[in-house]
Amino acid sequence: MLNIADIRKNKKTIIEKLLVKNFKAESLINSVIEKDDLRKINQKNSDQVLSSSNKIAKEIGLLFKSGELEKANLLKKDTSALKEKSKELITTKNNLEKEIKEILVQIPNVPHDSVKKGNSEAENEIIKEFGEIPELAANAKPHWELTDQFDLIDFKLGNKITGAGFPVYKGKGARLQRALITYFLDKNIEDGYTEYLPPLLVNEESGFGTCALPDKEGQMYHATEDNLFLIPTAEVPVTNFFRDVIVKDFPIKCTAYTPCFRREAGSYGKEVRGLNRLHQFDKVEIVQVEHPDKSYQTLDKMVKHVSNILDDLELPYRLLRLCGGDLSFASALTYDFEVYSAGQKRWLEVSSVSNFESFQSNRLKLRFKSSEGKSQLCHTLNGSALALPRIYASIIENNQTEKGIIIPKALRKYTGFDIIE
RNA sequence: GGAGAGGUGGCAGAGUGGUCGAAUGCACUGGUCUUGAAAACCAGCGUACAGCAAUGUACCGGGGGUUCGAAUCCCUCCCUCUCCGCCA
Repeated sequence: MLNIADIRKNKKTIIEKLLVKNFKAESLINSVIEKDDLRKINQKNSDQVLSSSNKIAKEIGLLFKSGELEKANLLKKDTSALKEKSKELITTKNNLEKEIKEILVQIPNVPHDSVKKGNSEAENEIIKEFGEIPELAANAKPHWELTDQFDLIDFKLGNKITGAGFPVYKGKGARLQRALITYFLDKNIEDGYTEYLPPLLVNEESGFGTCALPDKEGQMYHATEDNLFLIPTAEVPVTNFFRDVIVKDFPIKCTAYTPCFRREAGSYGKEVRGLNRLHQFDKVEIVQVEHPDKSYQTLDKMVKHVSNILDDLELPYRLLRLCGGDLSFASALTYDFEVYSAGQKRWLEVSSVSNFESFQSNRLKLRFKSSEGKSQLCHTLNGSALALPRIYASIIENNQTEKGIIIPKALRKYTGFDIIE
């Protein structure tokens, strides 16, 4: 959520920059400022009215104490008009605040200067490609055939017990998944992140704090009986650790493995085949809380960190800077990592590393004390390090040989085997 | 699920209708003292909004009500803890 004070101060730039996200903010911003003007006037009035009623109440108190009942009763009569007036002003205040918030939650975060305009993922900017795209035999298979052939994942069994998009991992297939989770966590810990194992259900407030609500309401599974939401990413519980917190030391670095649950309403076709898009998948997330002056430096470090992991896994990948149109609601700048999956001959997104600047912090009331003793909003960042299914897919697709699937060296310590036959 | 207790400032913890935005202690910040530190002593120390400021207003889990006046009384919702039941 943008800060109303910032909107007032930088109205023009904000409107311009939001156009990069293809978001026409002008009328919303005008109306929010208009309402904020009204709010200020209203507050001035209500402060005055409340101030006089407070004064009278105090006087009455004193008169009662000194036993001057008649005078007190006389004063009481004066209050009814004030009371009505203040009720009215407070109602107006509440309404205005509500309306202002309703508008503010509709306005996405302002993109960073480096973000280019663009309409869709097709216009994302490829920054660099890494590694060699493997030359596979002509009969190379996509992962959904390999998982079947080597008995690694039973999609049909998942269909039976839950539904499409809920795979059952099996034998070495399950072991590989577990190995990846541990491996990612170890890499993150090595880089200074503290490991957490958070709840998989969050309350409404947490959903709001990271902007999953109301923006992505339909994408989350909702346990209505208890009004809890299944997390779409560990970002939601972990970032909400810091809701209403005044931070003392930067940076704060957290990592967490969690299953992630997404309804993915409206997805279909080839895009969702096999592991490409699931309703439940595993992900290891990294989250940082940073000083505003350092957040972009930190974003670069996080990108570098994810790069290192992919290098280690010997996967060919590319780094993209998302264009305005593909940037998420809350993000100011996002880098995506895509891994080349040779069996499908396509790039698959495996990580998204973002700086939200103070957009989440403003909702979370996540602050620190500046050197002048003023509270200021922190910056929050997060990234996947990494999302499992597509990494899994590309590992088995890219490493398929006539003998079987070769496990990348970095993982063998974790799998306990070096080939799947 | 049943019964009970409770939610107050960074923490602990007082406060049951009127100078209470809130005692006190701890923590923290500055100062005095000291070669330095500790101790002791003195002072400061919540957040938000409006205002150039003085200052005003709001906030004692959330919402609503009673009252001239609510942290304090009433209603309602949420949460936490204890005991019992069930249970990995």
